[in-house]
Amino acid sequence: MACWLLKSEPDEFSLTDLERLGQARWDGVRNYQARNFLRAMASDELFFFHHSSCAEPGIAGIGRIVGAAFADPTALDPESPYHAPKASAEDNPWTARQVAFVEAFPRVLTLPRLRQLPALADFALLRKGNRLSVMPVSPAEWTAIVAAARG
DNA sequence: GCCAACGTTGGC
DNA sequence: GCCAACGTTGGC
Repeated sequence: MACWLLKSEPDEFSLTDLERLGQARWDGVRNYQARNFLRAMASDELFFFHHSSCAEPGIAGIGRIVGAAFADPTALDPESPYHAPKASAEDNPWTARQVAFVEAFPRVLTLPRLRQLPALADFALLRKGNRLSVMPVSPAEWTAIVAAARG
């Protein structure tokens, strides 16, 4: 099983929102590398839910991928902030996933705390200038983060 | 195909 | 609000 990290601005959609809903559609990804990672996910794989562009950026908890990848309907919706004018029903390059709530950490694992973990020396999230909103997490990174979150 | 301009992301 | 990083766009 691969594991992942997905970023969201909590003002838009937070882990608390996902917990309340139980499941939600993860959509609006408009970067090809991030989209390719979305497509590479298998059903039931787990991901870290990362809060970005907020007062306390960091990993808030864990979610799970539900079912298969599908075309992102927000790309076709002129009313959506994620509307992609070049996309059509016949040719929609953008991908969405259904996701489920799994776990909220007792407190957000902030970027400064993540930087303290030796296992995360090469973690993509912590690299300067990183803007990718969907990225893979290695098993060693996953284990270290979960241990820090619960410890 | 190059590359400057521009827009977006996201931490601080 | 600032600014570094980086993806995208569009002229040539």
